[in-house]
This record gives sequence, C-alpha cells and structure tokens, in this order.
Amino acid sequence: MSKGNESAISPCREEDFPEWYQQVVRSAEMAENSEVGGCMVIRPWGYALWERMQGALDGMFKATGHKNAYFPLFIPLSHLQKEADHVEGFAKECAVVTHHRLELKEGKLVPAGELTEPLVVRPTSETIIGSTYAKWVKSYRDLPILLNQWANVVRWELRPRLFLRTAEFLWQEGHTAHETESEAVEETVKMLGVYETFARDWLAIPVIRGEKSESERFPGAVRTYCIEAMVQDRKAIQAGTSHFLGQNFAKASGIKFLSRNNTEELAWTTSWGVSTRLIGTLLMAHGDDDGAVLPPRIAGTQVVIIPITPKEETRAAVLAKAEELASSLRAASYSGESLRVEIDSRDIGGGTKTWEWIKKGVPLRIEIGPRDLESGSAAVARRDKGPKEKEFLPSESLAGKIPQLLEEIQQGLLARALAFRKEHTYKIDTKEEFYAFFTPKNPNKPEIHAGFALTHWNGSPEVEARIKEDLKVTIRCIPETGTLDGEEFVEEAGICPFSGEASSRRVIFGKAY
RNA sequence: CGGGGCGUAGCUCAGCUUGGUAGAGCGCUUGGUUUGGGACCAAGAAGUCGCAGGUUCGAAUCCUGUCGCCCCGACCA
Repeated sequence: MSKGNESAISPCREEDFPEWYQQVVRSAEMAENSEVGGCMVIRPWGYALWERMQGALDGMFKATGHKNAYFPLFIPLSHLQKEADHVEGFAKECAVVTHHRLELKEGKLVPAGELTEPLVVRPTSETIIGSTYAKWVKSYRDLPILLNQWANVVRWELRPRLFLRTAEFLWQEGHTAHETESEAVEETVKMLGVYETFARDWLAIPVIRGEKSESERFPGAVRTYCIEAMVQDRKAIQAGTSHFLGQNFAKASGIKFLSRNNTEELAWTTSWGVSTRLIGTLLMAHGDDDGAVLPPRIAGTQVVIIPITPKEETRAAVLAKAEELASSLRAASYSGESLRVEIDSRDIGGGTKTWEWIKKGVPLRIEIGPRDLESGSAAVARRDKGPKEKEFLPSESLAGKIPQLLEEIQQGLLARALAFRKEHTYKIDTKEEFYAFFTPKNPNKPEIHAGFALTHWNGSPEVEARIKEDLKVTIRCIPETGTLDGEEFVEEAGICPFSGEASSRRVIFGKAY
C-alpha cells in the first residue's frame, strides 16, 4: 500500500490533459514513440483495438455493398499534380521517394539509381485510385464502383502525438464512383451514417454529424461531411469524414463513361475514411485518472480473470477453477460474439497485476481465490467504477451475468459521454460572450477548454478566419438538422453576432485537435 | 518551419555554476520472507553522460558545431 489513494495516472486530467493522455497511452501499453521521428509503434493492446475497429467497420462496409481492394503505396508525382486544390492541400506534407537503390560508398550506404519521376508516398489515394477507375470505367454499366482499402498513409507531420497525429498512420479509405450526382451524394451521406453508428454503438462516443465549412473542407472536395466528437478537455476531434468530390477528381483523372443517352459524361466520386486516430479519441473520451477505460464492444479483452494464489497448496485448485470459469464465460456471448476472456496467471504481485489491467482499461476484472472456491463465488470489479469496488457473485451465475454487466458498462459510457457533451455545449448569441467563453486563462499552458458553442454565422470565410486568428477557434461543423442526439436541432434564423448579418442556422464552434 | 526547454542505467531524474574519471529512486536478475491487493529483506547485472570537434595534465561539467526529443505557434485524420 505504498501509493495510498493516488490515481494511477499522474498528472491527472485536470492538471495537464495532454500529458495525462501520453501517460495513459504509455501505461496502457497501447503505443510508444519509435526511433523514426513522428512514427509510432502500436503495441498489441493498442493494435487489438484497431483490429476490433476494422472488424466492425469492415462488416458495415460489406453490408452496404462495398468490397476491399488494394492500391499502391507510391503515387507518381504527376498524378498528384492533376487536381489543383488537392496539390495545395497535401504538397507540404508529402514524403517523396527519389531513388530505388543503395550503394556502398566508403563503407556507407548512399542512395543511388535516381528515379526519372519521383514517387510520392500516399498521403491519401484519390489520385492513384482515380486513374485506375478511369481505366475500368467505359460505360454507365460499369458504375457504380464501390471499393474500400485498408492501408497506411504518410503525412509528414511536424508535431506528432501518439494516435492523434503521426507521420504514418493506419486508416481505411473508401472510394466510389457513380453515374449521377444524387447517387454520389447519397453514398457520401450513407457512409457518414455508418461512421456515426459505429462511433455511437461500438465506441460509445456520441458524435455530431455535419458539414465542414469551406475553409475546413478536404482539398479537392465539393462538400466534406464529418462526425465531430467532444473529448474530456472539451476540445473537438474529427472522428471521421466523408467527401462528396463532385466531378473534380473524375475530371483530373479522366473517369469518363458513355451515358444512357450515348453522351460522354464524367463520373461522380466520393471518398471517406477513419483512422487510428479513433483510438486516441476513444482514450480521451472515456479515460479517467486511473488510465484507459474501454467500451466492452471494442475492447480486445472484455474480462480478465485474476487468480489469487496466496498459498502454494491451493494454487493448482484456484488455477483450475479459473480455467473452468474462463471456459464457461467463453461459451457465453455478448453483442453476438463470444466473450473475450483472458486469465492472467503471471507470477507477479496481485496488486501490481490488478493495476496493470485497470490502466489498460479492461471492462471487467474477476478475482478468484481460495476462499472463493469454498464459498463458490468470485469478486467482480467494473472498470467504470472505483478501483476498490468489487462485488462477490456466485461463480455459477457469472456466465449469465457478465454479458449483462458488459452491456451496462457499454451503455453507461455512452450516457456519460453524452451528458458530458451536453453539459459543455452552449448557445451563445453575442460576440462578447463568445470571446469570453473561448479566451483561455493561461494561453501558454495546456488546459481544459470551454466546450462547444452553438452560434449563428453569416457563412463568410472572413468571419471564420478572424475568429480563428483571435481565439484559435474554428467551425467544427454545420450540424445536420434534427441530428444533435437527444435534442432537436432545427434551422432557425438569427443574427450572426460577428457581422451583424442574417444567419440561417447555428453552427458548432470549438477548439480542435 | 519560427519561439522556448531538455538529452546522464530500461524509466524518472540528481550531479554541471566552482573540471579530478558515475549517483539515487523505480524497474530488472537471483535467493529468501510474504500474499484478498500497486509487498519486504539481501545480493547482483546494467551507463564510452545524444554525437563530433575544441580547450585542458585531466571534460558529464567549459567552448563550437550537429542530431534527437518535449512544449508553444503555423498545418492536419
């Protein structure tokens, strides 16, 4: 008992949120910085989350008619050049391959064999996929093309943060091509809906669906839609995006087809993606001062059984009981899948072991010791409760009870996150209030931010730019009507407090990751 | 890429101002005592002090350069 009632993570969220976050990632053994600047090593416990996300999303993509494919990591420089806005958006952060061979010179390896055309390591794949689609599409009968790829991408970030912003990250990018504009728009919105459902039902993160303002739009897109989440420092984080690309990339890549009227038309394309950033979002949304808190549906392991073996003579019996319990739990299911159960029989101190699992965020811990064998019970501790709280339940009933507890945790986390966001979202109608709301008390130190402001806006990029300049606050999204969970959100006419001009609706302002 | 800070054992850091040849805590290994909760005792392994020059009889310490990391800003999923 050397640590008393201290929390496992120091500093705590209130003291220094960014540092708290780094400590959570590290102590949960999710990821660490690698020797390559800006890149991370995703450790098994973190990668398990990604695998879960992939599994769930991939099923949803398939269910909406998509298939997976894979396109090259390297993109010819000339391809990237074809779409003007796209170039401007990504040029600053591209890794470029200029050589294809190494030679030994005076004991040192030096690049040799210069490429005639440099290759860009994909920051996103619109251009390479577009040029491929151009070859595949001849007739309206070849459309739609509905593909997704799971891949890594590279954006040369100057200020990396584990999961949230790294030079290389993992994601999925869906790329579709359609015959008509309305079909492409429908696809864009449909996939946004998939992301929203996934965030809510799997990650227990409520998100706001909406459209990005022009200045926040994806380079080359006609319209960018997004889901925005609020994390515990009350900043906004974009958790997923879906782009209606219009005919911009079709024009740049030459995706042309003969229409039903025998005229040559440009296809309408979309793209949409989520990345390993979701892991960071998850940690910041649900974590507490003892570390990660994982929603059961996404956790790699849902239940860890910790055998308590104080005496050598009872050890074998306890371990046997733990195995038996694990088997009975694995036979049970939650949310349509077998329970994911792990036994931690490592020979280390019991307290240390327990705290490791707390920091990793496992939803349920079951401790079983010699006394429990006699009484036929087991101690069950929930990660969403205090670290010392545990309930003794008959071990016979556990297989029936655990799925119910997992569901309670899953729903509880969502409810908590939703309540948190509501508590920190305000309708603000004057410029003075708005500036007061977003003016930090200490600009040089990371701090808990104010939250979201629902404020009228005249639609002008100048107003937006001014606010960004003054407060580092941006429009996170123009929310869809009727979709602000729990509460009705409708278009209402009003006055933009920054310009005094008319506004047709409120938009979400916030500080962003 | 601009401003600030820091590089000493696996981790967190002390030592540097006033040069004299390497320290602590945690972790790790082994043995023992423990055990319903981040245990204790003992022994042990582990660092060319980021790197390269320079000054000096002598550099973790002073000087120059360089690389890397962290924080703030710009940018972004």
